[in-house]
Amino acid sequence: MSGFTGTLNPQQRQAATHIHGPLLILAGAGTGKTRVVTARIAHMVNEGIKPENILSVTFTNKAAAEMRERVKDMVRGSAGKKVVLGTFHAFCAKLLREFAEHVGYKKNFVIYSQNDQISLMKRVLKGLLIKEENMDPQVALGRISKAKNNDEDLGDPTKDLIPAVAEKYADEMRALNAMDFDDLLCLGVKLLEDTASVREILHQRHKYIMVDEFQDTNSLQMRLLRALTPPPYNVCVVGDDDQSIYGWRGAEITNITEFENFFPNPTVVKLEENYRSTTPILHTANSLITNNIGRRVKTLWSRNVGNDLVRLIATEEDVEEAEMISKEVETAYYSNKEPWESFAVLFRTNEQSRMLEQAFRARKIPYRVVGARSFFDRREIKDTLSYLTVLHNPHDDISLLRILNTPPRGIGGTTAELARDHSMEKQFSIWVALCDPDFLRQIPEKSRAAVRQFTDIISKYAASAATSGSQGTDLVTMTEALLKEVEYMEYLQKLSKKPEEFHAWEHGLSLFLTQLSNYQERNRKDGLGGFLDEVCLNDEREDKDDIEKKKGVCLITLHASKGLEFPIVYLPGLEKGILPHKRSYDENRVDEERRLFYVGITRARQRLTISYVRYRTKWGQRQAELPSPFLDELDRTYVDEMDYTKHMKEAPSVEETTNMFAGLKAMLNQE
DNA sequence: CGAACCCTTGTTTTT
DNA sequence: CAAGGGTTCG
Repeated sequence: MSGFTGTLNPQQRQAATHIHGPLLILAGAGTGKTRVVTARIAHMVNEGIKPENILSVTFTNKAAAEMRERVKDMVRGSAGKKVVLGTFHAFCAKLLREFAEHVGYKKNFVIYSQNDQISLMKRVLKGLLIKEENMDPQVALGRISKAKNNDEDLGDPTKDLIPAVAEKYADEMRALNAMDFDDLLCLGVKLLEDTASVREILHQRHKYIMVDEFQDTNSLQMRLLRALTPPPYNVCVVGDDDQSIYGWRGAEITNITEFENFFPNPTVVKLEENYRSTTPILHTANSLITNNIGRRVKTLWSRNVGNDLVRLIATEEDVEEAEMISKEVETAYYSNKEPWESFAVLFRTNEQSRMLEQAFRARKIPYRVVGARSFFDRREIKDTLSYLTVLHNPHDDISLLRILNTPPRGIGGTTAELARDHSMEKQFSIWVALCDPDFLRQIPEKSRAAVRQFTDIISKYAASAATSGSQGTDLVTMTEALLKEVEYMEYLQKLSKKPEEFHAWEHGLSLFLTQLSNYQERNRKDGLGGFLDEVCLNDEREDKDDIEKKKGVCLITLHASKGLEFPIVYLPGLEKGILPHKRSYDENRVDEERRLFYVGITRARQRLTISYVRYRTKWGQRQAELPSPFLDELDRTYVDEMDYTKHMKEAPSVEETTNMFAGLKAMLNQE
């Protein structure tokens, strides 16, 4: 046995040293999953398995990067670098770049993010819809996605609207040489299932496969995994069904709960010793999650008995709840020197953060809101990205339309419309239409000049972008020149209502260019195409590293909190309709809401406070709330229940007051 | 083309 | 209530 596995507990060691045949590692929250996974890879390499034959799939690119670092540290020499690491989507994208022709695509296909999908879907619906039928593009995309994921037939396109929309959407995507996230998986599966030669190559390449966060895989990913893994199934999956919270997004919890149906006779290892939380927290969490049926039973335990009970606090008003939290945080900071970063408030809906932010601002407590909007949703980023995308694939109509008149250059709606009609009629892309003399003849002279100018610029830079691989063009210089030439900054300046808005955009662009420059430093061979892939597949919420570095109390949704931990955690709003969410009842997702609560509880290391209110102001209306039914499920052995509103009517203890003042004094003396 | 206005909508969002 | 989308008007 390799030395480093000696520091693992017996179950962890069993998981890390089992190499051949299917292996299911049920890793409860805080049980040292990452350590086990990296130890396992290191162990395999030390046993003589070639690192390039190990494929390790994670759920985020960030997780992949972290894993790479850890593996590098554990494996001698440069072997660690050769392990193939990435997300399912990134893996498929690479695979399809290699074999695109097998599935009827060109190698320079573009990857459509959600925004692009919605734009295209709007266009499709506009083209198909009869007036009174009015369909939400997101809903349509959701239906199509579900069908793709479950391999179901939507029906006859000539009879029903949905299949017609789906067909049109698929046709358009193909014409645009674009794939959405589902397509990456779908076509990846198709490629592997239908083409024995490719499958054979892949089997030789990836002899040992690991999948992390397995509870969040969907059925396509499972199919892909199966196609990648011939008997004797050297596949190791790691996950925790109790933390499966993305069912609404297509994750199939049955992938993990019925793992043996997909890979026969797996070795199952449970990791139940928790290194994060105290006994009261874990006991409470366990008592909740037992209420779910059909789970892989796990009972987390800890050697840390802890000092605090779990608290369950009721308040009369929602403002009081926010006040209670902010006040406690303040007190703990000044009297116990607890850093702001120790605290986190986890909530079900983003809307809940408002009141908390207000309360924190009132007390001048620094906080950071995690999640919110995606970096790539930002106007300046989307625009620039569209320019680069068009340089890479001018036939991508969606990106082209976005920049066609951005900044305004005299190609208005009418001209764009004409170009689109012309392109539809002749069955080619808008780009070709714009370059087509037949089309140019149809439009007024002024527009013609504008279009010519536009196509000239794009052609010029596209030529330059084409040489961005290996030793060619510097992408940063090129992008800057392009933005200058189209007078993009001037456009933003004009567009901004306040100077600060302009500065935010400016800042966004500089971040983007930094990212571009980083990419080029790292990867000199894949050029612009490689960058676009990375960006699309790595649509990280406004730079997570940035957020982690930022100081302050963490305000975060329960979903986004998965995988994180904090010494002191607050779970406000434990009310019927919020958690479990109102809509989960109709959609049969109450179990998932329970898991969400469970995830929240198990984020806490030392102290956990759950709270609910009796009256909450919603949409300007004060309305009565009921406590969450989940609260009745919590075993009270380690729970301290109290009523904050009543409690506050009593005077604060002398001790509390003096501590507070002592802390304040100390602070003042420091400065 | 842009501004003003009205109306709808209100869960979570690794890729 | 508040934000975002769509529409309409100048």
